[in-house]
This record gives sequence, structure tokens and C-alpha cells, in this order.
Amino acid sequence: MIENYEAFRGEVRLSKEDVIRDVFRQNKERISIKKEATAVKNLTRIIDSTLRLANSKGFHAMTLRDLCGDSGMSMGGLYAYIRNKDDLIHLIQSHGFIITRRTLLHYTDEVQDVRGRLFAAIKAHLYLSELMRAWFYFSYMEAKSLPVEEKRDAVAIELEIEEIFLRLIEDGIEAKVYCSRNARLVASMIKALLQDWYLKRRKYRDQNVAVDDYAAFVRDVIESYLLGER
Amino acid sequence: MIENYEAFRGEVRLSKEDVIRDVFRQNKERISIKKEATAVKNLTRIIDSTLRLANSKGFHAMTLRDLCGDSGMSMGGLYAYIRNKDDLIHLIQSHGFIITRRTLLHYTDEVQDVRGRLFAAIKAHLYLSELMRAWFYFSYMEAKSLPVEEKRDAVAIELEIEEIFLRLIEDGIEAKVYCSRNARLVASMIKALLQDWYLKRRKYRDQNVAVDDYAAFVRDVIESYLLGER
DNA sequence: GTCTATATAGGGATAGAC
DNA sequence: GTCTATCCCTATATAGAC
Repeated sequence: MIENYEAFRGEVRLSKEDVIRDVFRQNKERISIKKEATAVKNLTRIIDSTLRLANSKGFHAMTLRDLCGDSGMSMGGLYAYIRNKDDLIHLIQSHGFIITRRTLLHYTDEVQDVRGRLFAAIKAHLYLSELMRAWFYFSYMEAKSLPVEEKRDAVAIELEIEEIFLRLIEDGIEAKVYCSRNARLVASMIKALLQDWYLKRRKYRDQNVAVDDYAAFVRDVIESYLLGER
Repeated sequence: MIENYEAFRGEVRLSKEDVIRDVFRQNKERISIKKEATAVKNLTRIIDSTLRLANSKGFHAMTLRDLCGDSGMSMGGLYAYIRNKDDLIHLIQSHGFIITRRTLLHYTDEVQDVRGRLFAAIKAHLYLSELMRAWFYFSYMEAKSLPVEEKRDAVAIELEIEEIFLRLIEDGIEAKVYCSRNARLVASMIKALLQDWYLKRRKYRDQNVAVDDYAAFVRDVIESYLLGER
């Protein structure tokens, strides 16, 4: 069970390099570099720069020359890691999928009462998107132009997330902890609120709203609707 | 005062051609066509096609040849209405701004009690985004790559909208109709929920949620939070 | 006012030196 | 394993016929 964002951050941060290592291993056939250490170092630069540039001007508007400028690599160097521009998307997406699956599943299973579980799920998602903001933003904004395979995975993970919330709410209604409501609408509302957190990150920062404040706010809104008149 | 979506739709629909005519008049210096009738006809085709294509693959990924194919115009014909690709954005944006300003202001001023006003504002925004879905979607998704002038306007109108809700909520709190809450957070939540309606239009259609259902749902959620324990 | 044909550049991709 | 130089196509933009 995670208590707050700082604790979460400490636990997960460690694994970022591990994830890139996984990305490298999963994509060995497309990558002509053999030494793992250099590959991981460069993949990190490539992924970070791609996210930064794509999020500021859009993936399509970002040229590979932009990317080389930002990451400090040469065109030839870059092409040792990808076969074409779309492979960049694949790198980005697989790296995000790996982290997301790993952590979301890990943190929402740790049980308690129904209300506590819902709050835990809200926090897990907010914390994750806080840590991986650039990836979530990219994934959302570029979703429509993703290659088929990546698009399928992106839709699937979106659905998975919404189902997690849906089930928690249905459980609560069945257990009479929550009153009878349209669970599906509530689940999609939660998702919309969680998305707003990473899509409008700057706005919340300007208002000095910390992630734990926002988590509590979302919980309060949801609960005041689900607990109903009492 | 508008009662439901059908009534709203009937009132506003009429003015679409008027708006394109305004767009033409405002952009006369960039457009080499003189006859208003043909200009309005072609501008309509251009705007509709651009919205459709940009929303399905992204503005940058849409080529002007795509646009000509979809709208049935030739490259030469198209360039009678624009000087360069960015001018397309200007056409789209000015057309949306004109409609949005006209209708939002018109429908939220018509008063009543505080709670009724908030509901009216929610409905006005939902109805408008329902009618102008393609434009709202475009405006949101392409916001980051808009030309400076258009970006400034887009940010301004976003802010205007959020301020409308903020003020309504603050009024309600001051009048002790609502209990004491963080009004700014509530306003930004309302906006997030309204945005979800046009960003995830398909999802709601698949769930058979009509716009008036959604309006009522948003109102209920907001009110159960703002009216508090009683 | 609308079309076809064409000029030009920008960006994805590759060859080959080191 | 990394770089520079270059290829070549695609997409924006324009000229000029009808």
C-alpha cells in the first residue's frame, strides 16, 4: 500500500533503467547495436528527446533532424536503433506499456475495504501519470495516428483501466456501500478527471495543486456522488 | 432559455451559412475569389474537409492533396482561398470562434437562480460542442501547433469559459447555496467533463448516452459535491 | 474562377568512410 | 559503433492555360 506520492516515486524510480533494458531486449532484431550498456544509454536519449519534441510540436511535425539535434546523435547513429520513423513510436509505446502494466497491477491489488480500494486505484493512476507524464501525454495525443499494432495495444490498456474502476464501483454498489448509480458513467468520469491531470499539467501546477491534493479532491467528488444523500 | 438539445439545434443551425459568410468577409484580403456565393460554397467544402481529415489523421499528416481529393477541389482552386497551409488553420479557427462566442454568451446570460444558471451554462457548452464537435476536437488536439495568433485566441477562449463556471460557483458559495469548496478546482473539473464529451464522443454513443442525459449527470455530480452533507 | 503541369525544398532513408 | 555526405521522394507552392 502506498501512502503518498513521494513513497511511490522512491519505489518506482529505480526501475526506469531496467525498463529501457527490457525495451532493448524486446527489440534486438531491429537494433544493430550489440553492446547493452551503450544501447541502453542511447535508447534513453532517443526516447526522452522524442517525447519532448513530439509533445511540444507533434510527432509528425518533429523531423528526425530535430531529434538528432536534441538528442545529440547523428542520423546514422539514430538509424542503428530504428528502421524507420514509425519504429520510434514502437520504442516509446513499448517502454510505456511495460511500466504501466507493471505498476498499475501491482498497486491496485493490495486490498482493503471497497472505498479504500477505489482511492488506491485513483492514487496509483495519478502517481503513475505524474511520473510518466510525457508518455501518457504522447500516448493520448498521438493515439489517432499510431500504427495498427500500437493502436490496438493502446485501446486495450485504456479499456483495462476503465474496467478496473468500473468493477470497483459495481462491487461497491452491490455491497450497498454506494447507492445505485450508472457505474459505467462514473467510471468514465473518473478516467476523464485522471486524464485532465496529465493533459493540463501546467494549469494545476500554476494553481499550486499537488498530486495528493488532486487525488483527495477526485475521491471526495466521486464519493459525494456515490454515497448519496445521508 | 433552452430546454433541450433539439430546441437548441433548431435555433442555431440556421446560422451556419451566415458564419461562413463572415469568415469570407473577414478574410477577403487573403482570398482571390470575389463572388460571395461561390466563395461561401467552396469555403464550406474546404473547412468541412479539413476538419474531417485533420481529425482522423492529424493536421500535419494531412496533405493538401488529401484535402483536394476529399473536397473535390484542385490544388490551384484551393490556393485561391489560402496563401499557405497555415491559412487553413486560420479559416477553421475564425469560423469556430465566431460561432462559439455568439452562442455561449447568448445562452448563459439568460438568468434565474444560481443552480439554474450553472445548469444552463453546462447545457449551453455541451450543446454547442455537440453541434460543432469537429471544430472543438480540432481546436483541442491541434492547440499545441497552432500559429501564435490563433494560439493566443484559443487560450483566451478556454480561459473565458473556465471563468464563466468559476464565477457561477463563487456566486453560489457566497450566496450560501453551495457549501465552501475550492471553486477553481470545481470549475476545472466541469471543464474536464465537458471536454470528455467531445473528445470521447464515440464512447458515449456506444453506451447510448444522449447529450441531455450527460448534462443531467454532470449537474448531479457537481451538485452532490457542492450541496454537500444535508 | 478553375484546372493541369511544374518548380523547389524539406525530410526520410542509406552508403560508405573512419 | 558513429559520423558525414548524398539519394530520392513527397508535399508545398506557383505559373500559366483554358
